[in-house]
Amino acid sequence: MYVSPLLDKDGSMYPGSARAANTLPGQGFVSAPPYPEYMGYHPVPALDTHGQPPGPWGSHYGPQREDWNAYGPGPSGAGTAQLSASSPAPGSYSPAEYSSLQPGAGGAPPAEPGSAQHCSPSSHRHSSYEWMRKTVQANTTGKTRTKEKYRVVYTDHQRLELEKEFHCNRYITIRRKSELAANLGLSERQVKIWFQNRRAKERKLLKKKISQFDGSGGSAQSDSGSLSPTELSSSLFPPPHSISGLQPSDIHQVMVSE
DNA sequence: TTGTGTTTTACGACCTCC
DNA sequence: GGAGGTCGTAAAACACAA
Repeated sequence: MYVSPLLDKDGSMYPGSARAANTLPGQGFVSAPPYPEYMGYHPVPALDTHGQPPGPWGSHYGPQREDWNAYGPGPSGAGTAQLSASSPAPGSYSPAEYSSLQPGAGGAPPAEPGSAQHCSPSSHRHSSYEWMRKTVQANTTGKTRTKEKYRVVYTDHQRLELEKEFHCNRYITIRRKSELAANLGLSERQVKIWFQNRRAKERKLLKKKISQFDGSGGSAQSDSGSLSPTELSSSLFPPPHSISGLQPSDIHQVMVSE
């Protein structure tokens, strides 16, 4: 029997059906409530550019991930009426944009804090909409387990917005989390966990790349020295509280004080 | 159709910080 | 003690080859 205690804490957990989010009020969601302090919150020391764009973090990920294609505007018939409905238009990722984050891509991506335009330029290119198709199919039921609400499959819109947010900032602030949760019809806990999982995914990919790199060249660890993939990963993505004395509570206080 | 591998949600354990 | 972090893992959802 799985009854999440969240049901007590977070009323929005398993909000009826996540599918309902297809018509979320969050359509008007603009991923650009610029919080100066919010975007200044960069977990990676090297990326703590003090107000500068968070772009560089992408440089650690090598070539843009294939799946970023999926965040493009999608083909006219992406089959997702929901997408067109939600039309997170200004928030589409594209390899072009993503590649701008890559080393050698020259100009740092001006992922202006909180700016939807910057975080998700409307350049587009589309080749793979795998996950869209996936979710579209999955969206028909809403819950994945008939008896117990083991897990839901997030809608395209939900994932898109979460990805956008993640793209802007790998660590979400309390306030932003609340907003996202409200806009996407998710609980704050879900948003938090999504970010945790997303970071884990990123680390996993990074490790994979590193191991591949090590396997193929070996001399690839010029900067990382003798760091193991795990160590390197940790150094690249330290938890927020390890960053130059900046504590989550600091962020919280800033948020609250506003 | 089925078996298998991967991805996606969600949680628990444990840690750090205040 | 509470909040949020990582890590490891469970299990559903999905893709794909045989």
